[in-house]
Formats: sequence, structure tokens, C-alpha cells
Amino acid sequence: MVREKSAKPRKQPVQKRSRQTVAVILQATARVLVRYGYDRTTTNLVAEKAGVSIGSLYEYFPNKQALVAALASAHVEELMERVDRVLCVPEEDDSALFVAALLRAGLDAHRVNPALHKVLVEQVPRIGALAASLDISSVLQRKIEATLQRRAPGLSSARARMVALVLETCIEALTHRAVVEAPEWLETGEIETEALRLLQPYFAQALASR
Amino acid sequence: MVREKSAKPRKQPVQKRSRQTVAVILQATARVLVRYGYDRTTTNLVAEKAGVSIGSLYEYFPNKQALVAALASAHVEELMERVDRVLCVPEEDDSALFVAALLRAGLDAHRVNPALHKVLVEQVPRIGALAASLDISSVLQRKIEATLQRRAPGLSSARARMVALVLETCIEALTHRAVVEAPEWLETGEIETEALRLLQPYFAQALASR
DNA sequence: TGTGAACCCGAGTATTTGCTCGGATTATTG
DNA sequence: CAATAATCCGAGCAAATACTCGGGTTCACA
Repeated sequence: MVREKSAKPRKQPVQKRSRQTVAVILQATARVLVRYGYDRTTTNLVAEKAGVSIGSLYEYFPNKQALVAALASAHVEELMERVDRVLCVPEEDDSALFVAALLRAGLDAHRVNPALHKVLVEQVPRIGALAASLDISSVLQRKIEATLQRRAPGLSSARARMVALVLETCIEALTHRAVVEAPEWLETGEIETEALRLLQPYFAQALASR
Repeated sequence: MVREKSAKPRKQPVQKRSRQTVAVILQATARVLVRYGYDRTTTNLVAEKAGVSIGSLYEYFPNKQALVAALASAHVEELMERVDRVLCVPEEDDSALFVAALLRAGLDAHRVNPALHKVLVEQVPRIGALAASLDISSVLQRKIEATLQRRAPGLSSARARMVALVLETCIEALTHRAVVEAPEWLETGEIETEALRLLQPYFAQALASR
């Protein structure tokens, strides 16, 4: 099926009409992905559900991977916006509050179209363009690392990287796990409490032992 | 490509010769998966690399999913054996030692054909038979939960489940992350140290506050 | 050593699916 | 109001790929 895609360039939408078309195609892609899963998602089906012709789809997306990658990028961007909004709040000098804020960002992120998120994470193979688009974690980790170095200049850069990795990894894993396996713990906030019990002492100690 | 697979039953290998064939096919599947990735893995290619005919392959595996699922099951089983071997050692009454043993089990597990593990985790879509085959985490979690209830009978069953989830999730996520992103921290043991710093206080406290 | 069962073979078939291309339709510009 | 560009269309091609089937080969066992 999908060969060694040499990314053939496509035209950019310039008029309002075509930008609308692209948007409709992406929305349809999301719906089809969620409903049928990745490998039963075909470009023809997406075009049909979007109400545009297959020809139009290929005007703007050179292949299926590029199509899904575009959607994934948009999704990740939306997540990042939420995280940024939380990370920029200036009052988390207190380590406990900082961790809590991070955690809330993680939980929040998982509330953006969780069904799509699940498909992207579980079914879409991380290959080629998709690998980069789906690599949320490392972006986030770097972001945390930067914040850390800004707020706790005493930390060596190696330590900052390590602590950022631990925080990001655990938050991402725990929230994701809760979403798919124990949604009731999300509602009740139990997961949040438990994660704080795990991460706050760790983080406090990491800051102390500089 | 692959339709709504209605699992058509295939014959079981009974003679030594055919068992050998099945083994060879599975080994080839692993090699092909690692080398070409999931969607460029075709049944025809697997048969060719295994040195058997495509007909023989379909004697024992009804379709591609079943083939990969069989391989995944075998892999998971191998992981579980290692984990069991560690978990059954009787001397971890000390909470710190218990966590350390768990962690070592996690790290150990990731040393079983890590390349294959990576492909299975990152590329193979969790659908149908594959979803179950790849669900290592929940099996492990239940195993930890049982061990926990046996060794710390003071814990309520809800707490045991929660603590097991946290331990399993974090160990799995951290080790996996280290493997793919910072292998040097695996060599030096830094990841292990750091994970212990995170998990031991948490676990000790969880046991104390019964 | 004969016979049926288990096993193996691989060219070929039936589908699926990504994607093109020539031409119609709509917008923009001078 | 041309003329040119942008957009849209969808039948159909080419290639890939999962899977079958009829027939040959090897094994178990009486």
C-alpha cells in the first residue's frame, strides 16, 4: 500500500473557498479516524465523508500520511496551547504549586478530543512524517526543562533534564492510563491526589539537594 | 487491505516438522517487523524470508493480524517470565527492596529483544486480536496488585489497585522512555537511581498510611 | 509396505487502495 | 468583460497485497 513516500509538494490554499475545503477535509479525517481506526481510514472515504472529491483532497495533501500528519500537528498544537497557558502563570514559585499546575496541564490536555487522541496514540504508526508529529513528549519535556532552569537556577542542566524527563513521563503516563483504564478516578480526582503524593515530595527533594 | 477479519480457524501443527515451520515463520516475522516496520511487513515477504511458501504460512495463520498477534503473545510471555522470576523472590519484605526489585524487573523486561518491543509498541495498531496481545500493562498491574495484597494485607483493595497502577505505570513509562530517548542513562544506572528516588518514598508512605 | 493424514508448495485470483489527469467551474485581476 | 489563475471534479489506472486451491511430498502407523 503506502510506498516510500517522497513528499511531493502540493499547492497551498490561497482563497477562502479552498481554505474551507482543507478545514472540512481535516475535520472529516478526524471523524473517520475515530470511527474506523487508522488502517480502515482511506483517502477516498475521507473525501466522501468530507463531501469533496478525491481529486480535491489530493490538491492539498500528497498522501495519506501527510493528511494524518497535518491533523496530528493541529491536535498537538492545540494541546501545547493549553499547556503553555498553564505554564506561564507566574505564581508557582512554590514547588508544590508548580507540580500541581503541571499535572493540571496534563489532565487538561487529555480533555481535548480524547477519542482522537487515543486513536493517534494507539493506532497511528510512528513512521516518517508521523513520527515527528506525534512526538508530544519530547517537546513538552524540553518546555518543562526550560521552565525549570528559569525558576530554579541552582539546578545543574543535567539534573534539570533528568527531573523534566521524570515529571513529564510520569504525568503523561498516569493521565493517559487513567483515561483509558480508570476514568472514574479522573472524575473523582483520585488520580490527581495520588500523582501529587508521588511527585511533590520528589520534586521538593530534587530542588533541595542542589 | 485487511477486512473485518472473522477469525477463520487454522490447523494446529502436530508433527515436529510443522512445529519447526511455525517457529521459523515467527522468527522471520520478528526480523521482518524490525527491519521493515509494520505496514511494510507483508505475509508474502515473511514467507519468503522464512524460506517457506506462502501457502504453508496460511496453513497455520489465518491472516496477518493473527500472525503478528502470535508473535506479540510470545514476546509478552517471555517478558512475563522474567518479571515472575523477580517477583517470586521471597525476601522483599522491606519496601525499598520490593520497589527496587520491581524496577529491576521492568528494566530487565526491556532487554528482551528491545528492537522488536519498540516496533510492537510504536507501530502495531492495537486493534482486534492485537489489542489484547499487546496489553502488557494491565496484566502486570494485576500481578503487582496481587503481590501487594499478599505482602501488605493492611492495604485496602482499592488502595492496592491504585498503588499498583502508579508503580506499574511509572516503571513502564520511565524504562521505556529511557530506552528510546536516553540509553546512556540506562548504562550508567542513573535512571534506576532516579526512579528509586521517586518511587521508594511514595511506596513507603503508601504502606505506612494504612 | 501400503494407505491415509499431515504437510508443503507457489502461481494465480480477487480486492483493495493510493493516486492521476483532463476537463468543468468559479474566482481574481487588469 | 475578457483573460488568467485557482479550485474542483470523479472515472479509472496501476500497483500492491491478502489469501486460495489443486496437487505433489513426507510422515505415522498398522
